[in-house]
Amino acid sequence: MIADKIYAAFDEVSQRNTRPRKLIADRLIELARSGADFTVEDLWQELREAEPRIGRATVYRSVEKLVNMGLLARIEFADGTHHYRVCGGSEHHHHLTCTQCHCVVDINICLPADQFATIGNQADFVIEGHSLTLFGRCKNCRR
Amino acid sequence: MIADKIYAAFDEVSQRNTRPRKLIADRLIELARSGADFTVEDLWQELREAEPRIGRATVYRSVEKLVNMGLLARIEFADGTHHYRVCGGSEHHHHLTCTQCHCVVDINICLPADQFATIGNQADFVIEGHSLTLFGRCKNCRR
DNA sequence: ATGCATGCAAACCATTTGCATATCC
DNA sequence: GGATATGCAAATGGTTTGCATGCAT
Repeated sequence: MIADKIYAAFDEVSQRNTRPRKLIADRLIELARSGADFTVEDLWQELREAEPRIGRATVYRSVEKLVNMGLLARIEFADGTHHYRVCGGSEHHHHLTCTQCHCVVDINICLPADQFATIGNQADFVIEGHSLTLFGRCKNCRR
Repeated sequence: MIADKIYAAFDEVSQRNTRPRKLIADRLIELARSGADFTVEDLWQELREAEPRIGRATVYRSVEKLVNMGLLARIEFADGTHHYRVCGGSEHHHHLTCTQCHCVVDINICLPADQFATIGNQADFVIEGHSLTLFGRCKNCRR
């Protein structure tokens, strides 16, 4: 369950179970359910409704941790901006984004693992990860 | 020849053949030869040696145009930063970047075109482009 | 002469940082 | 009590914008 993963992630990176972190975790669980993507600013604004004293920096610090742990995906748009989305619960996948409305669709294509290995050998790199994003125009934006 | 493509690109987006653009084009041709990647700030600093009055905004405006025309590739690093590289002369390819020293290697793997088409149909998107970057550690950084 | 492109500097915006304080264990 | 996480506000860094001027056509 994604909720457990989020709680576990916070447990793993820190020693304190603070109120801001609970709020953040709970909000992310909702966002995971809806599948919505968001900016840090979005998230901060929403959290302020529950706790007006929560700091922007706190939200940034938490998002950074969760991205590093693979629970949140940073989704790059064609125009250079980006959003986040809770993706830690699902198996490996990538994203298709609309260049106009910025909506996001999960897609499950990827290169076969042995191709990554081959490239790594050729270039003498140890491959640690990759990023694949498709850009296009969604149905609505094209009508 | 890449030089012609760069000149042609400027001709296409603008009506004036100005000194700053000549300087930018010439510097990019050198960078294309060496295969070096760069930031806008790098490029600006280099251009200032030849013409101290050249403005930062001018460089940004030109880089943006050339990226849109596909002559410059924006290369994303794992840490969220990015560089540019002259890539318009070569055939379709992607990049492998070192998470430590930020060096870049051109790679020629990609998904087959029909997979993009299939995804487009499934999601009801018109696919316009894609971005694929591999992250890893190069030989030097791993020694 | 016309108006596009430039240079300059200020504005912007997302993100990061320093530090005193609150808070969790 | 002691240290970690927070909130706040200021600093940052890359990028964009407004506008008067310069320069190519």
